[in-house]
Amino acid sequence: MDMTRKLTAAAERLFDRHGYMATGMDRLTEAAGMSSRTLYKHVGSKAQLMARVLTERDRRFMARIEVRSVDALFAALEDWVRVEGTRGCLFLRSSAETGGDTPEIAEAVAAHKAAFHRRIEEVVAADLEREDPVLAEQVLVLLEGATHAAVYRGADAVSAARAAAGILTERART
Amino acid sequence: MDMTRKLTAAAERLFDRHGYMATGMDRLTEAAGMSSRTLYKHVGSKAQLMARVLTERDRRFMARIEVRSVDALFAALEDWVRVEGTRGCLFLRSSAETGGDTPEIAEAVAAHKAAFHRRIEEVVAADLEREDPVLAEQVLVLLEGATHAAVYRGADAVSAARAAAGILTERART
DNA sequence: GCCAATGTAAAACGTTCGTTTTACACTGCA
DNA sequence: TGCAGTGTAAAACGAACGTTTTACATTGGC
Repeated sequence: MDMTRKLTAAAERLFDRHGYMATGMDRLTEAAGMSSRTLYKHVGSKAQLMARVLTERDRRFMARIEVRSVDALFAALEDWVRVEGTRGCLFLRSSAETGGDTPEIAEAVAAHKAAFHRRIEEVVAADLEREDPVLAEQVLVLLEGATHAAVYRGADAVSAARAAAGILTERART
Repeated sequence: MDMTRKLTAAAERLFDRHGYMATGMDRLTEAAGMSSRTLYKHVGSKAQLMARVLTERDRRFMARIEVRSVDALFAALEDWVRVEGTRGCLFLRSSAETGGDTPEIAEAVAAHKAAFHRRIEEVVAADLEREDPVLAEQVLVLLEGATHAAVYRGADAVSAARAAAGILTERART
């Protein structure tokens, strides 16, 4: 049994549900079913554990948005919130919780957001068959907005964003 | 000199910059220039202090979006991020940090987001001279998205959202 | 059969947490 | 003159923090 994977999965769940700072190491060891000695041998520190969680989450999220149309981006987000729930963006949340002062976390967040932006530009380019950084920025804002509005508005926020993106994309096509 | 106001202002700055959990009471008392005894006499607890911070921030933010057009909403947000910086939504952040388990905070956040949604519906209705809950939801998503995308994309995110809202509003007008 | 690796359980590290308490100084109004 | 109100400074509270250490059990390959 891969201890690191079990630990990372348990940590992601706890960090996401209760926050990074509010989650103590004892809760993590208990949830992962391992001693604190083993935990520290595997991940080194709490911050490095969070960095692993974020890297793994980035991998999973980016795999879901390997698509070729703007509309499919929002369909993927609908799936994502259905599976993962609506607690906002864990990357921005952990960055804000630490004030950007924890290097491992800040770097994982920056890497994810850069890749996220790049991917959106690629999808927009594939959809329009030309680059359109302005539309890409708008799609990024709509995805980010759907993610955070869904916290209190529910899945309706994602559908609203999807419809808005459809209109903006259609308008950009001609 | 009003101690409560000074305390609330100092607390807002620290909570916003470093996070709620990461900010200790000693930092708060030092920044507010008062003893911990006085602090507790005034606000009761750390959670109640955060609730005061959020209520005061809601008052200030809602005053800024007392406008009559959708475009003015985004102009107001541009001003807001210029003055307050781009660290995301303090309401959603504090709610996420506490996992929604701190009643005073959860209530302040819920009240703010309900009022925010209501205000957007009013502004959309005033702009179109008719109610349009679908456009209102899209505007809400764009505002939320601009706020959070601005954390890593800067003020460009707000301009992109503003332009998108302009297109959607114009389309809804006819 | 043994050594190295990998695991657990649990105590201890010193620090910091939010909060309360003790002891005292200043103010303004009766 | 005195007292109630409001403030400070600083110690103390027990609990929890992230991390390390001590002591021991289990494995698999040479």
